[in-house]
Amino acid sequence: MVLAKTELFDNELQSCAELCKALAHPARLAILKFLSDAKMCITGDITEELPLSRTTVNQHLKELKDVGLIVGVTEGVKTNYCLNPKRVEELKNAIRVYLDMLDTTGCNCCK
Amino acid sequence: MVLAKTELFDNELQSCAELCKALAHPARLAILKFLSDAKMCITGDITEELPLSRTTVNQHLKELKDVGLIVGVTEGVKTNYCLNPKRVEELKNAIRVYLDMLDTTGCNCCK
DNA sequence: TTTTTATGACGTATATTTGCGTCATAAAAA
DNA sequence: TTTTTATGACGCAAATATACGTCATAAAAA
Repeated sequence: MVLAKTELFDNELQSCAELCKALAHPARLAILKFLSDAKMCITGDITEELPLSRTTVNQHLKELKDVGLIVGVTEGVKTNYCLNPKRVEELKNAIRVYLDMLDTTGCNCCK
Repeated sequence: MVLAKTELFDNELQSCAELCKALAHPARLAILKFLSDAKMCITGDITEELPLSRTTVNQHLKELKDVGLIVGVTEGVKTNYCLNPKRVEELKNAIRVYLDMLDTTGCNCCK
């Protein structure tokens, strides 16, 4: 890729794609699910849950933090992570809006 | 990455992540949307619609074909593409099921 | 039959993602 | 105060993704 052409697309498509990308790895899906259940926990709890090294999990956490889906609050040595409810709602909404646009009645050849 | 660790996760998370990955680029979102509107069209129609070279669009089409979201039927020189309604429904469902699992009431610190 | 058209296949370059080890640091515990 | 613990930052290697040009091919058109 000589230039990232991503920004040549419609803003809505761009942000929807960005959110989908955050969901495009099972580790990140597992992290979000885990945080949804746990409400709040420290990095170590998540690390133990996943079949990946602490370093790698940390990187996935960083990606989720970067798109705003989770929040990390440092408290002493530990960092408490939790979902960012507002942003998760935005995620749900953006994806739903997009998926709802897709018509599945099918074309003539697919009926 | 020495080894792809993707397969170490729950099957549902894996397939959901795979589908999200297909949606993780605005070009692919645009293609799916375009096909949903057009019902059926040839490669060239899609190429004209996107700010990318024919080669690149073709590659995105291939990716969408690989996950089964679209179908391409060759007819003479041309190839007709359309959505695969069943697979798109699967996509919608898998993602909805996952998103519905995410609780957005928030933890104590986020209320 | 020759030429044009529409595509897919292939190769290439760069960028990004994935995964991990190691080091630094700051708070807690001993 | 020293040591342990929990993390984040940094750097590295391999795998993928992104983007495109060029070539080959087969059907249509001239």
